[in-house]
Amino acid sequence: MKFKKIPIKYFQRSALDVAPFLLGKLLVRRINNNFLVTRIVETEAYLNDDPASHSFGRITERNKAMYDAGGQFYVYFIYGNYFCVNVVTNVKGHGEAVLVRAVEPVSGIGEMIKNRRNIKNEHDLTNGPGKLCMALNIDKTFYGARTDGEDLFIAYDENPGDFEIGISKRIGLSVSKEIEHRFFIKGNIFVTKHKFNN
DNA sequence: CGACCGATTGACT
DNA sequence: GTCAATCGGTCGG
Repeated sequence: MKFKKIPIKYFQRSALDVAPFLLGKLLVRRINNNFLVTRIVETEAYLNDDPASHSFGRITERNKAMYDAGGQFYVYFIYGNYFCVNVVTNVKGHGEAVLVRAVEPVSGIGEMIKNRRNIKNEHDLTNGPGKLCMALNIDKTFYGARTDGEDLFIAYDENPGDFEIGISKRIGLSVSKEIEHRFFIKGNIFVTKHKFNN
């Protein structure tokens, strides 16, 4: 399989630009030379002056990847069960990232299903940040890995097609609830089901 | 070292 | 719609 990986420089700008840019791009996982291909349909931007961001405050062992140069993955563990994957943005020292909240399976769906449990319907497979990491078997081994790497990378979709981008408040926060830094593909069934879907 | 809490999910009313 | 599981990260003593 041939992929056109996105050069790292495209991630070395504001998370607010990268978040909508990532919509419609491919998030690809290679396992044993088998490619699990997905299309990104929902993202959220986190800046370092945002109390909801893991980079808020100071540099710690967990958030240090966010302060490193853009174009690498920031993976974190949450609620004792789940991993979530982000793309670090901007140049070194900013503390920004874009959370990948939902993807649409393109190929390798059978393998993704094997990695998940209790799937209720088709879109349940990857319509959430924890779910997509399970389906693609993404864990902390990708912490700090480049976005143009071999086993997990981001690529252009050769035939992206037309879609409209929606913007809304972010999901699951107890602070900074009013900031509209969530971006999604309108009408896509893999976008997380919530109050803010248009 | 102990205590608190979370960028979620799945089970349940 | 509500709610608890579950444990690593973080911070205070």
